[in-house]
Amino acid sequence: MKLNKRERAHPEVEKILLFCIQSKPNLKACVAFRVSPSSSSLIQFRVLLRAMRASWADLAANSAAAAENATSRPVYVPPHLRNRPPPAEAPAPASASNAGSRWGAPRNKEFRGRSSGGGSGGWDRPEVNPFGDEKEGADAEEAFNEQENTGINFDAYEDIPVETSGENVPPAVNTFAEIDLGEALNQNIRRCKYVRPTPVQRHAIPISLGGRDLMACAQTGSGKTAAFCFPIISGIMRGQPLQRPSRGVRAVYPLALVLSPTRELSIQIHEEARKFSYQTGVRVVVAYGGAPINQQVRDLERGVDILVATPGRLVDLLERSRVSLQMIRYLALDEADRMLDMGFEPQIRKIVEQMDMPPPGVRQTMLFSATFPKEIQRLASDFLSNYIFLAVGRVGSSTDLIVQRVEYVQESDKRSHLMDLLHAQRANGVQGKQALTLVFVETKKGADALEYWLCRNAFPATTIHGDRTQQERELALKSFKSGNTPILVATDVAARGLDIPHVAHVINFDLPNDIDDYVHRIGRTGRAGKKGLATAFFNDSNASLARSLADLMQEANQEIPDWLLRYASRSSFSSGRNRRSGGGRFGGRDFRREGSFSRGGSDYYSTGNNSGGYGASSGYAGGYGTGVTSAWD
DNA sequence: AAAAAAG
Repeated sequence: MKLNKRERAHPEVEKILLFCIQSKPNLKACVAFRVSPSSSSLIQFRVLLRAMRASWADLAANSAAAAENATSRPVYVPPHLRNRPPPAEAPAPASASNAGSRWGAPRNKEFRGRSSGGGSGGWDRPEVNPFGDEKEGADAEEAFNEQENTGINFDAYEDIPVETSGENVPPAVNTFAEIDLGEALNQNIRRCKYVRPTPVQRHAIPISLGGRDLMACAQTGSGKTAAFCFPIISGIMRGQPLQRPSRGVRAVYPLALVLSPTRELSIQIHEEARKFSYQTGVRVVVAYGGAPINQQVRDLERGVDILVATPGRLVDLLERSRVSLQMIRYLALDEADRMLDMGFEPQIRKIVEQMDMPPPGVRQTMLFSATFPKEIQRLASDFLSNYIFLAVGRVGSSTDLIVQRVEYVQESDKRSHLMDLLHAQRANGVQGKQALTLVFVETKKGADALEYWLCRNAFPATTIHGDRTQQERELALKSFKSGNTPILVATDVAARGLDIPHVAHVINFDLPNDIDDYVHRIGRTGRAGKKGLATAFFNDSNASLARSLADLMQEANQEIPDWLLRYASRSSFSSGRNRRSGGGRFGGRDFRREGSFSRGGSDYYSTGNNSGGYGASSGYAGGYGTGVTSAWD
């Protein structure tokens, strides 16, 4: 079937595709055309109806159901007590000895398919199983997705050094069984096929369960999302019943807020968190820009415990008084260094400091990232109270799994060079599918142009960047993940956090200006303990990155071309902001441990974040030379 | 100088 229409996103095309979905249940894909943004020619592409069918059916069901019951919940009921018959007397307190477990995890029977008639809580419909246990007809695509997808390669995470600082750091655990997360959550952990906690989870979860604030640096792809989700979900389940404020009738009162820098990352965190909270009664809602706000408001009104959001949309919701942060007990910033850099900091300050969120010390705050420059650590300490700093990683650890290559390529040769790489990559295909290749470029225009050029040269490519509609962005990501379009051209919107299985190759077609961005970009491959390849095109315009790139590669035991070392030594005098200072033997360093000589000591300690305790560390800062880089500071 | 995040 061919759709000779102009644009995929055009409403008329939407209608036609929707018609196909509804009238041809067995139709899996169709071909459509759209006009290239950079020329007037038509680009042919396949539309995966199967994927769209699922999401649209969901959408339709949601809006229909939301319309029919828009009831609001008057009283807070702790999640583990929801969906039970109305109790004759007050439920037993958590400490009561009821059959060994104080969790009272609901049994499946009374849980599934129960439409809340008289319950005080109220789920409007059965919870969708996010694990998709009941499969309806596996096809080739699912086989591709499931292949090798047996969870995380935990062996890759043994013996990774860890640095913690702060007062009274709780000891790490070695198994999930040691942690009292509750039966429902444990079951979800099993469903996720997580056998053992990753290092960051081993350390971060006890710290968070202990009620402590946390600043955590851990390699890309090492399980940070679960590290902050588990304690939040567990803590909410454990929580005492609270009366939520009733003034401001329209507002909802989430108990936890998770912020992330891009919409797709928020979507991903939401999907993860929904898996972890399945059948725990903890409700997770996501809110982000570029999508209709009304649907998100309806989702919120159906009840929210954990709100995952991007900053802009959240500010919008706060200003409309649809959301109040008054009841926030947990605040998590993913990619925290990004969230606190120049572009985002004012918005984050507004959300965290100038709305009605409880202050540090009252709420619990967790910051996670793979990179944490010291300037950002200083900013971040405003949001924290007596926090523990955690760095997980060993020299070259995450990057051990990633083979890094740098090639000298003139600007004008980049395309033909890329084509060589892609041809080589074709041979590495799995089951007739080309291995996934993620190509980073510097600009949105450049992304469109490269996508067009690749398509014209018979490479199935798509692109994701901020000038595309949200629908196009999500479709591009979906098409890439499914292997249908095995080449994705991306700006930095895709640099952080996105977990895309089977990315075999990250190509830095244009290198970023900041080495931290490079770390995050290449971290899209080599995830969950699997190997990956990263290739960078370097030329004169990247000279300012040479030093930090060479240092990073050296730390990761990578082969460094001589010409790059020459660039590095040439640029060594330019004290660019790219140079990492004071790296350590491994991992990031707590900025509080940097010798107080450099900035008049009391600066740090006056915030009340810590009361001494670092006296013994004064010799530490001097022990490590300048210019030693680390992927995790 | 660019990207991202509200519409």
